Amino acid sequence: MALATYDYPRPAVTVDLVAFRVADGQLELQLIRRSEAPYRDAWALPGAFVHEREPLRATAARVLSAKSALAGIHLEQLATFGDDPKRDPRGHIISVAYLAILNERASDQGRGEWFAPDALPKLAFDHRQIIDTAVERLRNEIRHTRISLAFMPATFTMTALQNTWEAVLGEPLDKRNFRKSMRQHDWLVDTGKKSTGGAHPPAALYRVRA
Amino acid sequence: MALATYDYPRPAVTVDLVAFRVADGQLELQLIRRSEAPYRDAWALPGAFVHEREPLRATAARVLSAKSALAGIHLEQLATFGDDPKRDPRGHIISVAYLAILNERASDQGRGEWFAPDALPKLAFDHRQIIDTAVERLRNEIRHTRISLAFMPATFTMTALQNTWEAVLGEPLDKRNFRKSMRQHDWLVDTGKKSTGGAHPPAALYRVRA
DNA sequence: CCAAAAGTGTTTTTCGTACACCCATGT
DNA sequence: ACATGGGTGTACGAAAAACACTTTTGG
Repeated sequence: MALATYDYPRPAVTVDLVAFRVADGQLELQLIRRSEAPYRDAWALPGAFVHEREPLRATAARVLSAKSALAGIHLEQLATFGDDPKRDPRGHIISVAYLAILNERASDQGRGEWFAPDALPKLAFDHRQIIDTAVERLRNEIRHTRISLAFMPATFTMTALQNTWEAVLGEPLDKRNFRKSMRQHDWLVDTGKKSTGGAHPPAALYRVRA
Repeated sequence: MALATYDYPRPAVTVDLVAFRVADGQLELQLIRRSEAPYRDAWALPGAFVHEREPLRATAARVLSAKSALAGIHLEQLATFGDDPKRDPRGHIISVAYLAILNERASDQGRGEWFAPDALPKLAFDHRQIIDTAVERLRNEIRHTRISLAFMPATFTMTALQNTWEAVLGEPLDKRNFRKSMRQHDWLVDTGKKSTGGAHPPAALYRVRA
């Protein structure tokens, strides 16, 4: 920052987005099929160049699907990838990766297709590495933050939330320990309503504590 | 990434560096006094524009002081700041912040001056926010990684290491618990030598386990 | 002899984990 | 009747935290 002038040949900046959802008890992330070179027809993370004067987070929101705005969608910066100037054959492009979490509702409107992280197709650029970083971050955060709540709809049962955790972590959890831990964290409020319709007793419906 | 072309008006990218050391039992970070507008004569983090085709990490290394290379200096990416397009009055500039840790030896050769994070002067740009993020990250990582070892010289006493932790965390630690925890982590090797010269028994000298 | 740091274990508390049964509902 | 998930408590082990005294050196 100190000495350079403002006009000079510079790298370009993109935002690439790793958007997760849990559907049918499976953790999935969104990919699009590229319609242009380079890597035409390959699968890639959705992304966009950062426009001049556009806040980074706004670029991420734009990628996230012009429509759904950000209403209640979890969006956090992941990391910036720019150590290999040849990571994009078009030239030196630095990618700021974001991690998003959509609930099943919000995930309908996207245009991409959804893949399980352990069954990915061949990917363009270094997107595999970005995804690995994102999955690692997600698995780490779910244990220490309330990030898991971003997957859930307005109200949900305790079992639905546990299924979400299990989908993210890829391993089963103990029901009693899980519920105890939720009670301790005090993240949830019992709405007093019951889910009904299953071949089993009605289940308490919770919402996220504001 | 998908649709834009490669040539277009784009934000510039800088690397800003938060370099820490522990000196005289105090955690300190490096600032330079700006010699040019904007914020001329204000204190700021050392930084540099990212050159075209230059890996991000190489920019950080360049900022870290052309000389001392990276030999054994801890350098990690912190976060990217680019949500406010007016954060730099020269135009839209995105800053990729790095966190560095120098031992007292390496910290001598820098050109900046050193300040305790809780006694900072007025700072240029949004550098206060970057520093807050860096300190939080450092305090978090010291408990979970071996990052503290990066502050230490080739050999050091257990007490010196504990003093480093206390300087970073800003709180006293229990001597016996600290030593037990170091034993368990198995990060250190007893060199068999003893530090001598103090008004107290000689202390074992340790080095970092490769 | 006094000040200063070196070195060393045990107890308590907290947290995570393992584990099994009865109940309400829908078919 | 039976299959399905809803809901509940205790016991064990590991890890973290609290806590005090004796020893060696330099001045």
